[in-house]
Amino acid sequence: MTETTIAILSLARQFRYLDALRQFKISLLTIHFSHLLPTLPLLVKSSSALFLHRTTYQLHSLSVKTNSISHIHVLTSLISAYSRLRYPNLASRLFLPILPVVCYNALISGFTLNSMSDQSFSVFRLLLRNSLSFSATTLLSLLPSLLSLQFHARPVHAIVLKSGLSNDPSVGNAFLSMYARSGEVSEARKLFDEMVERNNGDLITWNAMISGYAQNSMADQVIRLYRMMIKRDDVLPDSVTFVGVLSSCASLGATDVGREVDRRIKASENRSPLSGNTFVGNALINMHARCGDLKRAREVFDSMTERTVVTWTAVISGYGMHGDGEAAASLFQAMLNSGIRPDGVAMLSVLSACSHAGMTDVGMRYFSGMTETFGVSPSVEHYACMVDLLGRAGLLKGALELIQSMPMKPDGAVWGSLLGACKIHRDVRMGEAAFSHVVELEPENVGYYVLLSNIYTDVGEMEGVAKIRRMMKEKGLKKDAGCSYIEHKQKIHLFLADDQRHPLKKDIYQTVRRLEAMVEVRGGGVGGEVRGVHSEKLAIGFGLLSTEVGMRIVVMKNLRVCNDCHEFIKLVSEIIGREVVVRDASRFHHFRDGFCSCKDFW
DNA sequence: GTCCGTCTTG
Repeated sequence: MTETTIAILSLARQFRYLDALRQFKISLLTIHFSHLLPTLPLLVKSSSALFLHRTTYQLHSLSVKTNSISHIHVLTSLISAYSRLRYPNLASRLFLPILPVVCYNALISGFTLNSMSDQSFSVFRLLLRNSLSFSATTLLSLLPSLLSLQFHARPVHAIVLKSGLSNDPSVGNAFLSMYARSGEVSEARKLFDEMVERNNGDLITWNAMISGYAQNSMADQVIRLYRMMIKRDDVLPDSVTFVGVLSSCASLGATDVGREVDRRIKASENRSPLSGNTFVGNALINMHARCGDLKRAREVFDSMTERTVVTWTAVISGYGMHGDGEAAASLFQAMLNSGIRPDGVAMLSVLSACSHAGMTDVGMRYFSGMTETFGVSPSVEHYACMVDLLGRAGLLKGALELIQSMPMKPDGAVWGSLLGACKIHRDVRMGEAAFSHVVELEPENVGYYVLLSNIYTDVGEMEGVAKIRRMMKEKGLKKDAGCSYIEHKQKIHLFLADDQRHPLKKDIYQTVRRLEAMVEVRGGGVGGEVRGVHSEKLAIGFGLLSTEVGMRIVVMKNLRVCNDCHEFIKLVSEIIGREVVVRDASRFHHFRDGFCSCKDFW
């Protein structure tokens, strides 16, 4: 091998693909091609990694002309290259069944990469039929396809166990995530425990399990596993871990854990540049915003050096859910100015911000310009959001007309938005119409029954309430239990309505009663004995007992706050002179000095 | 030569 050959190979191995290609081109002028032949596979890899179509073709035809294509390594690299360039059919034309397993692997991976799961599986069957034995690489390339073909992980896993390949951690990890992705979380956990036990697991094993839980909405398990992880000294969390943990903190509203992660990320600055990681930054923004700390979310946003559309979306929806539509809209504008095009999710975040802030005209303008100005065609979700926006503003007829004009079939969320608007504006007849659609599309969704029932209650049509109750009974549906919780010293204190289980129960009820008495003096309603004590009141009572004077109290709630409690908390915020923040199912309410940031509009 | 196992936004 010449010095030049070695130089080219080493450049490519250091991922300096462009340098490798340039070096090759220059060398061709002085050195005979035959000396450079050993560099062909890595050159092909370099050109395809850089998505240089023409260069890849040229290398291909050079291989043909010089008869190098008969070299298996060259052929393998070309199969892989065409797959990467999204020409799986060209790749498969180069393939022959007599080739060695690596070529099968390249093709299997090529089809997987191009979402051609059937073809990927066929090549694997061909491999078995030709009595070739597969490798770990084969499995890693094949499993994603099997998953999308809805194969069960277990039988495949059983076969692989016999092959001995499952001792390879990456194969174990692949199966672990296959179990998790197909919803078999406990199987995934079993495999995880075995791997950790056999000392066969690594950082990726932990990450796969953490994100497996996250994908299955098991946020509490994510936090538990993370706590286990940081106690160990054989594994250190990285950016992927933090992203998974942070998204769970966000959905739970686990502020303390989230802040601990934030500190850890900041502290890690010297070891590895975690704070410069865009994924981590995005996750942090989302976590802080959804835990109620918009200020810190903004600080993270401001500190970021690279901002993707996801970054902007996270901060825009942050302001949106806290009711600051102006800020959301101006950030959206800033995003456009910075040259980033919105995608469907970004549009949704700004539309929803407008909706929550009552910025009807602005929202309508964004919506009508979606296709032309922003290049995003409205999906059913955007329509649902617009129905919400029009409906909240009291334009119920306009909302209905929008639904009737939709180019696609309205789904449950669309009719549900209309139903929600009918609740705000107490429109029984249109509410019934919306309900009749939604009950057909999502007969199991309890929330909609409750909404209509509440409309009946609000206007005093008690026979309607009874009718809904009968319907629910017939279908065996039960109201979701409302619960509220508050985090204190890394522990979640959760309350149901009339909850009697908390150790501080006596003090909590006493506090709530005292607040109710003070509210009544000011002419406020307290819901009272008939309805019992809603969970948010208990959480606020606990918050008052457990936090320092003057600190704000942050409560998370699974359902929407009811009217009575909303009025109650407004007055409480005035009485105690503290800010009370409630995150309910749809947004944040900041109660201060007798007012709520939602302007009674939620 | 083949490789992919983990990652954020509504």
